[in-house]
Amino acid sequence: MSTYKKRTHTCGELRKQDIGKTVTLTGWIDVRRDLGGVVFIDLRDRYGKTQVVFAPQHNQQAYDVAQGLRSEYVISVTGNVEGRPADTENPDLPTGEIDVVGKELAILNKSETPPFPIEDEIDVSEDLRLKYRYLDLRRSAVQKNLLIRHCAYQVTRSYFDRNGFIEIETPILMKSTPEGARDYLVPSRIHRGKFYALPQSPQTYKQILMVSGFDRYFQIVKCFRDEDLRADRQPEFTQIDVEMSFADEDDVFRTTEGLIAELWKEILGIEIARPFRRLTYKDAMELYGTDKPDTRFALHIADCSSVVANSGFRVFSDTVRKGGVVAGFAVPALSNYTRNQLDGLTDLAKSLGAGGLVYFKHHSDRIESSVDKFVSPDEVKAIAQKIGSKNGDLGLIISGTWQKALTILGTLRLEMASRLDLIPEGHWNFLWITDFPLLEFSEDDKRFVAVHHPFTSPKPEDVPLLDADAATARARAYDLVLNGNEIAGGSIRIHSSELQSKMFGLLGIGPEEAKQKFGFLLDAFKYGAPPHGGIAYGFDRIVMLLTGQKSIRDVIAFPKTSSAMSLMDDSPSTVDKKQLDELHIRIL
RNA sequence: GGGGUCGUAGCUCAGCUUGGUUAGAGCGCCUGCCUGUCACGCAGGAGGUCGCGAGUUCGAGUCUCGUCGGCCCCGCCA
Repeated sequence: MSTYKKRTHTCGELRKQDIGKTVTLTGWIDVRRDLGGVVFIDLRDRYGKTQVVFAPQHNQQAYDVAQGLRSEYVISVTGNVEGRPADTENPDLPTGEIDVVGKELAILNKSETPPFPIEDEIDVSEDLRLKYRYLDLRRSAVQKNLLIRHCAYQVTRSYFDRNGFIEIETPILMKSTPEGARDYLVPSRIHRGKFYALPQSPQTYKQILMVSGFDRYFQIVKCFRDEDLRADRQPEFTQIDVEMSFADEDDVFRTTEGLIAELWKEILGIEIARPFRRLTYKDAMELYGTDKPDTRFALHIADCSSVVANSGFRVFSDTVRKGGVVAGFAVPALSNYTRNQLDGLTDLAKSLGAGGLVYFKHHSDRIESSVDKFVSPDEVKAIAQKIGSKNGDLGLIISGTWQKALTILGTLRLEMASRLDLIPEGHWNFLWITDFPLLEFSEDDKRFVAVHHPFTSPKPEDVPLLDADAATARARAYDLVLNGNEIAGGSIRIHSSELQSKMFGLLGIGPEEAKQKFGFLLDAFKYGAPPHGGIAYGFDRIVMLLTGQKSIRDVIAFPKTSSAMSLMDDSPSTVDKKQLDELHIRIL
């Protein structure tokens, strides 16, 4: 039994046609306007706002209580729906044609003055919002993000269910495995000195589910990586994890494109054209200087190595001789860039590891370069032609190893697009990146590490390369990129224990260690593992893009700061010695 | 681990360059007045560990060093 009058309507639904009804609303005081003889309040819940008016002639007692109302008090109010007097309607509110005339008013709870107003447009520091997250989440702008996130869950579950995928939960307490990100560890109380790890992803489990014959699996699942944070990276985040048996790249792509199209259609009402464009990793790097290109603007990079191979400028010719690249791109109509601005770009390039930045200004009568002392006018002209520079453009040239020079150009490309406001809104440029390298050499560990993960299959035609020239072998791995954001990644997996063992060998994981760390997977593969592959989507990033937010913190109910703290509950925190003792742990 | 930037009233900021009277503004809050407001209006008022700690100085919000915290980036993120 309720001790207060329960609502008959929400604060967002009363309209003209409800005039004459006696209603009860519950909610929070959004704002109070006390005009002396009459008190207006806007009552808010997650559905909207409705104005309630209190005056002595309507009900003296309610009016008296109303004068004591303050922001964020929780009330229940009963009264009649009336049309507003002429010229007092509020066209900005859906409920702006009516008032509720307050006859009975109960304060269900008082509130302290909130540290910031509960409004859509607030100018307040993010740490304050995070400390009082419960108040931040009361704001409709933030609620809208979580509502869209909710819709994305429903669309995803419905889509995979309709397409024969089975949702299966996998353990949160699992075996710590080498490779990849740093694990979050959970000490075992029962087994002294042993630890579980929180999953970086359910990778091994979903592959084993394929061995078990589940054929098509999906899960919306929390993953944990103990690495430094970014605007689009949290230590715990949500993936849509998918795995399919008897599937190749085209099957995974088709499934993915169907999901994406449905999400965009259902949530934004936008038709996404399919199939998505595909670009190899090599082409993406050489054209955009990144493996997650934003293709909403051009500024294409071009290789100039061939025209500077015999340059008198030793930086260029030596780079080419050593197998590196000299490449650059033209920025339209920027030949008037100042020395100061160019010095800034040079500093940026150097901070990214470049030896320097060569630039030229493409004037109508000549091309003025920063290396005129070393490079002939004809050569500068040839470079300009190579990168497609036109009269009035600014050319930016970087030399270095293939990876480094192109990556720096990729960053400069984004920087210039941002400075010149070249990135159009309202475009959804989905792009598959394919043919990633299988391995890369880790200078830190002095060994190969997997670019994607150790279970990724090499391309069949590149398998012989594993013995001959492993660094050049390509993987059956793919990423889905949207407007410069990596929103999904996956691969066709290795399903033979022999090839998997060989892969471990290349990664410097000996038979003993492989057996100890991944024996369960290798064993499973001995019992009829189907060919399989899959993909995992960065759910938070997708919702961030669907909601137009700049950080995934804005689409996560209780996110952590960039130093991985939760300001609301102050975690991580110290624990009692007794807890540590039980876990056989001592703080060093 | 590194680079950049910010930290002054409940909130958003000014003051710092060039150290010096009682640290200001807007919003919010409190009190009073006000019967159609919706950024209500008018009048009055309260409110400060200048993030924290050292140092320089006759004197530090201001200069120096350290430290803590927010945000962005590099490294890192199979």
